[in-house]
Amino acid sequence: MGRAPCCDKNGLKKGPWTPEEDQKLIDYIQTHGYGNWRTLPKNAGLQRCGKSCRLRWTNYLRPDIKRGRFSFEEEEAIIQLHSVLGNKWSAIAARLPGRTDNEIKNYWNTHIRKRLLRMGIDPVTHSPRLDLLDLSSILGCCSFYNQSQMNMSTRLLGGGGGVQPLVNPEILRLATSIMSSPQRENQNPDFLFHENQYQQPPLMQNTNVAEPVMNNNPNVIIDQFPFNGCFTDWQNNANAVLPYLTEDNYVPVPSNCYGGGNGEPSFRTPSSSSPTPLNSNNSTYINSSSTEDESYSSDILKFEIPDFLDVNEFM
DNA sequence: AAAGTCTTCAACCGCCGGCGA
DNA sequence: CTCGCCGGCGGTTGAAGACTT
Repeated sequence: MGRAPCCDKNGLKKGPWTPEEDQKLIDYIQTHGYGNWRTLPKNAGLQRCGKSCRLRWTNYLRPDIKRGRFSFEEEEAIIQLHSVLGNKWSAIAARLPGRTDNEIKNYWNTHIRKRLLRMGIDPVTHSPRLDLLDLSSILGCCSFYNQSQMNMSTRLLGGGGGVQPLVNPEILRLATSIMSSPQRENQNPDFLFHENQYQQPPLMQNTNVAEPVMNNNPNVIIDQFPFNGCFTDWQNNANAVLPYLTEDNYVPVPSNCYGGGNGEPSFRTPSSSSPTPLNSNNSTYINSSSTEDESYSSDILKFEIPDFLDVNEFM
């Protein structure tokens, strides 16, 4: 038996809502609540189907909706949650207070997805599209890692001995969160947040030495991408603290991801180090899109590659 | 200035699962 | 157990504005 339509479409209005319709819906819900969406439009004097009313309310009129641009933290959360949850927009939205699934879905499709594609990352699998771009080649990970006795992570992150970071930690964080996605099917995404609701993970205090992210996983997998293991670690570990931006935009990195030289954690902070300026003269500056909103320029796609890592052939 | 193209996002569509009769 | 209703979800559409030629 065929399903009955959600409502009798005859005589019901479709398309954009007028301010008058919005006000009717708001007034009705504020007075009566929204018990039955099917009967609500009739009771509220609206020539709309219940579905349309529910959508309008949940996606636009709800008082707790946060309008405006997505913050960097929100974008970060979306990317990480998407790597775990896939296109479960409602589940992602549940962890981003004030944002609707529709809004997140739109933002993903119009902004994040395109950025990932431009970066040579498959937005579905969150894996590098090696047919287009070999990220490990750009980073010089494998060969360089093998040739030197030095921990590549240390060098890239500038984690020890006053070595300058070679790559902005932002891009490393994005890449590693993406690279760590294959386990996502078997993971409970709730490890990311407390009490099944999005909470911004605690910011690291602006101290010289921060608590390292817990590492109880003895089976750290390190494959082609040398940071893969340490970041899958925090994803696999229910006790792990989600790496997050510090106030100075540097990411606390687990100590096992780089050697401090003496095995001690040595998180970077502005007070303890001098990160290379983004506009350093002797580096190649990449900004993937000049058409993105300039007022909100995510550092995710802004990073510098030192000259000795010649990437011009990829540009 | 006009036409064509691209981008954005609100809204719609159809399907699915839960629930009660 | 089956059926129908309802709310919710993810994919898609298309109007409007922005941008390019």
